[in-house]
Amino acid sequence: MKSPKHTVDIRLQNKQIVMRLLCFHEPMSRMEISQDTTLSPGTVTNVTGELLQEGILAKTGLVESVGGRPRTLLTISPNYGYLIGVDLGETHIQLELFNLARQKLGAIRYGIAESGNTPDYYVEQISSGLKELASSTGIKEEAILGIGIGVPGVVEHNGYVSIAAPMWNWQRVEFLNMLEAKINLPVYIDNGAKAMALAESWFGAGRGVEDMAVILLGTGIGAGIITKGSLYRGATNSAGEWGHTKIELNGRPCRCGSQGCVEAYAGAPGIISSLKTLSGESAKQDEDQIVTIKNLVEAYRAGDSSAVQVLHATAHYLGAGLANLVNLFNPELVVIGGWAGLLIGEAIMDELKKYVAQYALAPSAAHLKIDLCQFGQDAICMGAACLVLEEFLSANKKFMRQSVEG
Amino acid sequence: MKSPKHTVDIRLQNKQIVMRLLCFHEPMSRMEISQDTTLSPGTVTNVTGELLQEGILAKTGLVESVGGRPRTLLTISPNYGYLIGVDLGETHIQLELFNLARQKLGAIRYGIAESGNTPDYYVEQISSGLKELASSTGIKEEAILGIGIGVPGVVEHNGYVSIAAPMWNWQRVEFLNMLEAKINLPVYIDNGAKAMALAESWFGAGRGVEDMAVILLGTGIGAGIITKGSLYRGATNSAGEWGHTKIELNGRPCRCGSQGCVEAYAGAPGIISSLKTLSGESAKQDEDQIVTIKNLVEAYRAGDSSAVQVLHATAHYLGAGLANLVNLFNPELVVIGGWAGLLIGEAIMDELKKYVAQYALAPSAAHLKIDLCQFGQDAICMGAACLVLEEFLSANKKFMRQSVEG
DNA sequence: ATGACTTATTTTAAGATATAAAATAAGTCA
DNA sequence: TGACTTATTTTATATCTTAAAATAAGTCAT
Repeated sequence: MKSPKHTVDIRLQNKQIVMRLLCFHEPMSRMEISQDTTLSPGTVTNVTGELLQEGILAKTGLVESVGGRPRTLLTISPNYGYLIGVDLGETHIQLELFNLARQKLGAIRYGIAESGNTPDYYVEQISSGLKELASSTGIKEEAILGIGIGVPGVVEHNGYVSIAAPMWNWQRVEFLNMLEAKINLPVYIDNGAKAMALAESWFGAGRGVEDMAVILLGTGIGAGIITKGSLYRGATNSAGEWGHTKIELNGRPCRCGSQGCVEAYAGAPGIISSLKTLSGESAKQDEDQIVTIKNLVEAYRAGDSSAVQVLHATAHYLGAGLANLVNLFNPELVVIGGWAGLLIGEAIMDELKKYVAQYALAPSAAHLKIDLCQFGQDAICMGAACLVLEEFLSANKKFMRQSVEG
Repeated sequence: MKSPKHTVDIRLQNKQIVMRLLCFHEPMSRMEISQDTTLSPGTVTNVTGELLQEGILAKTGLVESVGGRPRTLLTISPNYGYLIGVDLGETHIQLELFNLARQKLGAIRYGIAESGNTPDYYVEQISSGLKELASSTGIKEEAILGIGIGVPGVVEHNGYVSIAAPMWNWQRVEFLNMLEAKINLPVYIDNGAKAMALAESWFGAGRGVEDMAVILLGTGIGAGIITKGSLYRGATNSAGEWGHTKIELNGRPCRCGSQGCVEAYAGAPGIISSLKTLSGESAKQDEDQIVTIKNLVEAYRAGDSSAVQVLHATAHYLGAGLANLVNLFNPELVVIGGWAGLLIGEAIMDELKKYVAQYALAPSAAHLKIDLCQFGQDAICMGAACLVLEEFLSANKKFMRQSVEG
């Protein structure tokens, strides 16, 4: 709903306001809701009354009285509906099922054969995973509010997906349409970093922060940017492509075809390449990136000078790239995530902060906080589920009275 | 007004909706307003009726009938109130007075003695300029809705201004308070590039564009970024500091103290420095930048190879920096302005577009347009006046019925 | 237990707004 | 001049919010 112009719109909007408040501050009594929303107590009674009758809210207990009628606590009914979040990775698919209290009720993970990266294959995997998840948790498909999918690429607004990862090469695939044809549920797709940013800003390291960025360090580098409390998408939903911002005009070649991108230096292959260059080894193509990075961090902790040098250099590149983002967006908080980010995050944090402070302008750098993400492995699934949740919270139809009597 | 919760809020909001529509699409009939806003004809009658009675709207004519009652055209009364926009530059102050139809009714320009850059001096100049402007145009101060000021520095939300330009060195000056103590009008201050971006997006090269960036090329380099139709400010109003994003990790020293900033290469002194380096001359400190750039563009047009080389290099640096901005913000349009931008814009446009397309990712680069700004000299004053206009359009108090009878 | 007091929630009465439909206004055109 | 067309205003009805009054459901001292 854009702007209420009608008296009925007010009721709808007030229901939304109450739902959003409860979603982030459960449980609350009617009085507390009234105070936080500036809605009068009578209105809160009316609004929550409808929501209770519809089964969207539930009473969950009383607050012990301090000399008066005790407050009744209200929450969103955890089982009013369920959310499915899918993390479509370069090497795996993970599906997770949550209730409205964001409790994980089930999960499935598939590895992916290197040859199977066609859209049809993924549609099939997601669709069958969905059924499996529903039956294993005993949840009826009708109770699922929708399915959100985070993908490692660019998603246009009409659901066209482009993924440039090696072995993939999807170009404007009509993925949303394909999924909707196969799956009888509302489907939402977005870039994985964007989804993760949503999860971290709503329920993770950035609870309550209005302007923040979530940085995803993995094989590739991405970012999700939250402005004014909601996901920043730009004109065609491809905002936040931080991994391919340039910090060296004639720098290292990047897999995107350009040179000097942040990703070329601070993506896992970039870090490994720095390491090999320093030690004179040639990079082994098939070596396990995760193991290599883990070993690097261990060596760093042990004081190994090459490891220190490489991680400092990585912090330097990241700091310069992050300073550009900070100068442009002026966020209050930057959250570091992604598997590589989780591994190296603590080790590089001090250096990273130092370089950001050095390269970013003082007014933006002064109040900036940098933290690590809170949802490790589950961040993208969680974020994908948040795409559904976001829709649920603004889904006026859900809050409309379908049949009124008396 | 954040979210209407009350029936009276609806009326206020609908007044705002109508005002904004008229501000950008004058003149319109009630029927057209009804269609564009989805408000019913009866409501439009009520809303415009109040606005007409308050003198905010006026009838300006009829549309010739095509076989029915002719439409009455409505506009915002141009003389309901006036706006003052101030361009506080590094070397001048310019004040302009506009009516609500954005017609310039008067202007004053002061040069600035190099020694006079104290806050007190500027407060004095603005305050006396204001009086002069009012008396020379014959407009009463009570009719002035407010005064907007664009400054070449960072403005925090509480009105603390920091300007790092040579000769200035303002650090968190309480400029807003100082002005408000002296001037008996609503005062709004913001960064000049931000103000200019507002003007270009509302009434200039970006009319109707929701996501865009305005790039200011002058002695310094700044940017104003419009997202979802309004100015993007970030957490502490210092977003958009594009001039100090880095494109070379160990690049040219910049006056900000860092290295490799876009400004160091493509600000006027940076361009001139490129030119001197190429020709082997040492840069003369006191040479007039404007003249030098003008000569450079003339030489370029005449096919001078050094000039071509320098402007191509400038386009290269700008293109790389702009690609970073485009990757992060995914705007629909980039507008080039500022005095240097106006001079070199046409000459470098093709090369600039080429480099942006080369460095930015395809999904963001594909739909991007790059244009020149439309308000040359007046852009910052115009934008500063838009700060007042923005406030006017969302000033509920103005639209409240002060005294209702019958 | 009882009455006084306290706090939470619901009910009620009044005021405001929007819309749809009907009425009116102000033209064109043959 | 009358039929027709389109714009705007008026009217009747349904909602909504709030403030204030009424109820509900406790605590606490006696």
